[in-house]
Amino acid sequence: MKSSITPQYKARAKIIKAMAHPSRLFIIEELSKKERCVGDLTEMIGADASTVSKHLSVLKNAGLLADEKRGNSIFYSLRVPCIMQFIGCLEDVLFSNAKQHNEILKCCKR
Amino acid sequence: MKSSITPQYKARAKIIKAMAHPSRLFIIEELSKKERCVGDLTEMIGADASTVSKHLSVLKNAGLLADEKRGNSIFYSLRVPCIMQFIGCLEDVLFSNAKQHNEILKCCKR
DNA sequence: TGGCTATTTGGCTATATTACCAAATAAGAC
DNA sequence: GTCTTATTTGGTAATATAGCCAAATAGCCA
Repeated sequence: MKSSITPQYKARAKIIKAMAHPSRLFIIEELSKKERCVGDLTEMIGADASTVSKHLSVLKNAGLLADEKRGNSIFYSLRVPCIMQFIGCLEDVLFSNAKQHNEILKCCKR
Repeated sequence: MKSSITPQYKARAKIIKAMAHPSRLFIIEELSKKERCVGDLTEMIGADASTVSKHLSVLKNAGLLADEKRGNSIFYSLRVPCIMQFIGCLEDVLFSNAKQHNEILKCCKR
């Protein structure tokens, strides 16, 4: 790849990589509904708080989340709502994959 | 995370993970313009052909690409055009990150 | 101040990913 | 058939990621 255009793709990949984990996708979806503090998410996810904290920092580092300290807690929120449209596209992919898989199965069962 | 809902997030993460690499993003974008064979992409990317082949198989495995053998070559194409909308959203994120960064800089220079 | 609660950081191990090379495979061309 | 081209597979080393525990930090509350 021409090195002159690499940085752009690296920057995009960094954001996508930040999303590329089941727990982080869960967090994104949850935060698209309403803001949450680390404790909330930790309980929902059921992992160690330090693990969830690290997931949050990955997302924040990619520019996807905003955080705000209030009282004793830090509330995270989704900074980029357009991300959620993409989840819809993922579901299309999954559906289309399943359909294709079915067709193959049908064909093999003949 | 409730184990009952985990599979859905894992399935989504698999697709996103497949996209989460600079060369693979480049491939996706290139294939959104027109189908290409491995050799074309290898030349454009400038990596070993085996490396590019593996990238293609990751994307294909996730259900993002279709392939068709014609003559001596295998032509890959993008199976899921809605992916490209997402790239636009990524650019929004990057822009918004840059803006935020500028604001911080401005604030620090005061 | 001292004790809580919420969150982050550091250390560590296990696992996954990347990219290269060399070798295998597949299918045309002759 | 043999040669050639296109692509994939296997092996390997370097690097990155994930998750837990223990410890550090930050700020509220008596």
